[in-house]
Amino acid sequence: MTKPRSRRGGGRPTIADVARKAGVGAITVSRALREPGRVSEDLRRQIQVAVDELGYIPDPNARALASARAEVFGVLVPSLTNNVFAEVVRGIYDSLSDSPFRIQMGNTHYSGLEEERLLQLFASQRPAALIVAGIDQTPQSRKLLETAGCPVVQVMETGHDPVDMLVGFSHFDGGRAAAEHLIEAGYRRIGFIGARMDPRSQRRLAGYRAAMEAAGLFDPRLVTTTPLLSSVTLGRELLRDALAKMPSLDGVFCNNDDIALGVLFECRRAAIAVPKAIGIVGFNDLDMMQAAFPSVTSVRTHRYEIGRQAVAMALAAIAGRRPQQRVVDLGFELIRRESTAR
Amino acid sequence: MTKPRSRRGGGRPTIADVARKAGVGAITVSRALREPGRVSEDLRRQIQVAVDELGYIPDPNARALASARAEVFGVLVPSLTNNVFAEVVRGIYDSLSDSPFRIQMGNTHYSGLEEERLLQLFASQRPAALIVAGIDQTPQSRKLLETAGCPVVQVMETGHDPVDMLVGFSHFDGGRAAAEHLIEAGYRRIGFIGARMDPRSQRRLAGYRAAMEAAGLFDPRLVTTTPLLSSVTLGRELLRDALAKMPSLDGVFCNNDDIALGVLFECRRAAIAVPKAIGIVGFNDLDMMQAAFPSVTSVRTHRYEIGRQAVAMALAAIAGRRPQQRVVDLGFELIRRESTAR
DNA sequence: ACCTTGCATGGTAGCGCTACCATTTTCTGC
DNA sequence: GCAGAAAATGGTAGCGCTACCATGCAAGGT
Repeated sequence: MTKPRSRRGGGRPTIADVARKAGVGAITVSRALREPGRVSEDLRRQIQVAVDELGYIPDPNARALASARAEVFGVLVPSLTNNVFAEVVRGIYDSLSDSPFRIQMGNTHYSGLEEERLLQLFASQRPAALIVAGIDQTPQSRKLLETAGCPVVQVMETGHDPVDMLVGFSHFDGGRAAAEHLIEAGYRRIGFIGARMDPRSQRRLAGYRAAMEAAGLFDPRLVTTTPLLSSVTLGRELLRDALAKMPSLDGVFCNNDDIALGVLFECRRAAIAVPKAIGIVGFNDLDMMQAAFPSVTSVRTHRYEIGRQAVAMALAAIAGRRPQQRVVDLGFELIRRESTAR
Repeated sequence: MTKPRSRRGGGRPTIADVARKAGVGAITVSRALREPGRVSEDLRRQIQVAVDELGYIPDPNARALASARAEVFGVLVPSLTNNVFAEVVRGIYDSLSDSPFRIQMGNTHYSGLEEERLLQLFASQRPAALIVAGIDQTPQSRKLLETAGCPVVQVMETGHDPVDMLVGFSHFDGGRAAAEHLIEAGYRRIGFIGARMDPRSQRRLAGYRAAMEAAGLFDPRLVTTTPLLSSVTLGRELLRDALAKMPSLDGVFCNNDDIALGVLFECRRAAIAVPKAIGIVGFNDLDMMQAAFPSVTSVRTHRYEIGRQAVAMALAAIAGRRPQQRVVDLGFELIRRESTAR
């Protein structure tokens, strides 16, 4: 004789309560909320009143179970603290904040294995869409993405063979542009300094190398890398290493802006004149590059925009309007500043 | 006559499939997965084999629906890109990566209203725990937290009146320690420079003011703030403003390290000697403070540790072992560096 | 007048899982 | 050896929602 609801549910209003209050069937309430066009003006208003009065919020779990589709975007990035991905994630959150979609984020720690594990976990929840960083998934991961049964957007790169959709830019071209700029500015012994050489960093290095070889300037001893996570402090150390190996170094293309800032500080500390004795180019163009003294040339990337665009494409695909172009190249921009103004 | 499952589910194995394969009841499979201790060694092994062979992954939505409790941690922070919160969030993710708990994150954009909205949304999903930044929730939000029916951990502050549990440190004390350090180092016209004056920044300012007043050095013209979001570039501008207002300024306590870095760059650009003419102290002690030239004194905070501790306390509470102390003060550490070594 | 078409609405039957209550088996204690 | 307790296992009935298939009724075609 006890009311069934009191047993478990905790007394929150359900769709049945709303239906009773509005004097309609539960299914009509469900429709009024999801496809208002299919319910008559009158009932729609009645239902809205009942929803407001009861403070009804649909249970996303019940929804997901009944419809075999969760209103969740799965987002997979290699790092949460790296400003680059944080910006992408911010773009994703901002774009989804007014939608019914929730976000489930995963941190792969730059590990392919971890990516596989998380992808499997995410896919098992039938997400509405998946957004993953990079195009270098393991074959296993790629298969998971292909069979996920939802729109998939790879981000942060460009290429010709996406799983589904792809938004980003060419790291190779970015690296090449940076190196070419240094060459044009008159630098000759131009080093590459990079930490945590993930696939994107490798491509930037390849772009740098292409430019250097084209100019007949490449020398393997100009390249200084480490698998360690990048940091400003590490930038200082790597410049010291690079100079030890190659004292005649007169320019550096840094894998990212943290490294570039470290290189700048090390130059100041060692009384090496920038841009006179050494030119510096960073990557990503964080705010601090512009504020630095001297200000630092960097390759500006559109991270926030990548996040927004990825969501826009996914939403379009969910709505059945797959974008005409599956690959969007948002490009980059070389911002010339004092650090290379010789 | 069609198999029911083929209609909707998409063919993924369910608990019933596992049960059939292992020759046991569905409920036993459920128990074997959640409370292995209550199932005999034999069956447990049989079930494990069936799970592995079928590649069975429990459906979290069905679980949440049936148990009226989602395995989700709700996490609410004011910003995703601010390194400070990113570190806390990283601590939370790392601590939960091996647990069955998922994370649902919300970005309040420093808005109380947005916080209320997200809290309502989160609470409606019956999360296993809630972690929220700060202690300055609106009365509405506080009530939501109190009635959420799950462990709640407020983070990034300390105090005597948490909703439930609290992990962080005293911003007031941090601000006071910074100011006292500058006073001891011999600086007298010590300014406060701060952007986006959220409650935590306000408390740091209050700590600074207390120290300055105790030394008879406080002057309201020493305080320069703006509601804008903080950035390195903004640090430069704020120092210019501060100097225009008070040319005799000989020290600054910066609300955070981004501002401090901007102040440092502006000093270099304006040929103001650091630490000789002006002493600089930052807040948070990001990696770059140590690498800077001159290196910058800063108040080190334990952000990652706060995230880990918050999760540890929440997990203990979920397991029914509420921690003896509901408020954990992880403190801070003043790191003395060149920027105040007069 | 009849039948067809389309729209608005509702009833029923699950989605995959777990809470609750049996039921069976095994283990005590005397 | 047996009553009683404890442990192991299973059956049933939902959790709150939506897919699917009616049903009823007005509009249009012949």
